[in-house]
Amino acid sequence: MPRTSKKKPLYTTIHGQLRSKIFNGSFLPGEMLPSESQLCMEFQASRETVRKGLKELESEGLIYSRAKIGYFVCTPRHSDFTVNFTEYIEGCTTQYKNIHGILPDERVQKALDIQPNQVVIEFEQLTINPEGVIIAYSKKYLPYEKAHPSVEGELNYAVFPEITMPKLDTFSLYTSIRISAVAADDTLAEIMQCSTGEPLLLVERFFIQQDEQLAGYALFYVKQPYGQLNGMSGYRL
Amino acid sequence: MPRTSKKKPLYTTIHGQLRSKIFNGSFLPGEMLPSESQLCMEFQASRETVRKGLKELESEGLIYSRAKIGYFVCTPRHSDFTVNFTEYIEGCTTQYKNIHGILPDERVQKALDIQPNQVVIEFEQLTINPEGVIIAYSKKYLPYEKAHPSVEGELNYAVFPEITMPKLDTFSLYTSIRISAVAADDTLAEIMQCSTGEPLLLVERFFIQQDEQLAGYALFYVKQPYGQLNGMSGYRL
DNA sequence: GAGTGGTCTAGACCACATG
DNA sequence: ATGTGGTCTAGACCACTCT
Repeated sequence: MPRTSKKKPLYTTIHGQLRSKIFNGSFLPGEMLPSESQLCMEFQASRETVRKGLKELESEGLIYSRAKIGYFVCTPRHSDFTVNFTEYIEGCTTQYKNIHGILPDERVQKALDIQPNQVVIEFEQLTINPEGVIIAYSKKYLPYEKAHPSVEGELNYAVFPEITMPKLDTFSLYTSIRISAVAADDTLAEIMQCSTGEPLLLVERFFIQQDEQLAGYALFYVKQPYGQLNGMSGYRL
Repeated sequence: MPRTSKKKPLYTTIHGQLRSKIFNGSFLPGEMLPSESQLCMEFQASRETVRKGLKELESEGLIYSRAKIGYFVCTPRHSDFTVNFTEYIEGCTTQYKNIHGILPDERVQKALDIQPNQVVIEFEQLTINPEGVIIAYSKKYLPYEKAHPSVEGELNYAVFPEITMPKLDTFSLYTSIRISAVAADDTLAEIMQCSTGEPLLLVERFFIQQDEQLAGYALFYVKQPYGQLNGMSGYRL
């Protein structure tokens, strides 16, 4: 009998009980689950209902199915993490420093896969905490020739979430990220008002259109311990 | 007509066509999709088949449903990234440096939520590239009292994937991660044979049991540009 | 009251695995 | 030949929302 006996769907109890058996080790990774028809009898349910419960486990990544053979428990991966990154940092404000067209340096050429003579627009931005201390510095580059208005809405939203409405959003691009550590060089130290050699977390993002064209490149330097990245892997009960 | 006309299931074409309409902007984020019954007519399919196609979109994160109202297109998040992290670095070897019981310093006390007098086991490890250069240094801490063999298999696998068989794996824990940049202090510089102040990427991991008990803590310092972290966000066609 | 999504059933046919 | 999962149908009842 369910707890408050509201009206728990059958397939969720099937899903839940199998899930428990996976978590408590009754079914070990790699093992096969009982067949659909066995589960039908066990739970006194129709086949589609049983399949619905199994489908849940499958989309959770707990099991997979091999057609005409059976269902198997997955081996959990502890190496894939979900990490959240935004330029917004709790309690801080942002300030535009500069917006202008430039010729790309080598790094930007490579990131956007463009020629040295192709103009790009550079956006510079500072993040400042309540005490007025500069915490982060960002540079963003967009190829100039891009005037596709369809892409622009999305890109602006991705690059400048603050000033764009979510409604304009589309699925026209995805983002690749690279995280590394750097020491502030003289230029960075002057801009960010820190000492040369200070360790900074560098987050680079590549904005990629669905046709694989590179639509933008962003660098985000952040002082420590601000802007640390956090994430999760595995399954939680 | 499908391409090679093998035998494409109906629900995948429903899924695919709706997916295309989302990606090409025919359905914008926040908008409502046609009702199930409308889709039944449009695709000449039964309701469960239509629902199956919609379910796929839902588990992809492209749509969500509000009961008794309709299906809506999600607003894509460009701030959640999937990042892969392993201690293994292409072409490098690992070397155990030290394994012994110690009393935890403050950082480890906080990470494992234990008392200063509770012994922990410390594992030290070096990663060395083919040229013999030290690239990374890791420290791992396990509370000593833990002798639960059930947990140990999983933990050992998570902490020492090299020396444990996947079959022993269970779902008894998940991992939290924190990424930051640090400068090598004198101690680190000596261990890693680098100069004091050199920027290092620091990856901390917390191994957490399903009952929220902390089962392990790992620090991974890696020289740049080795061990950069890469990830993705958004949807790819 | 009409329309919606959520759940569930009892069939059916298929193609393929394994013995 | 039997059992398996994969697909699909045509119903059904429910609880809710909208107008």
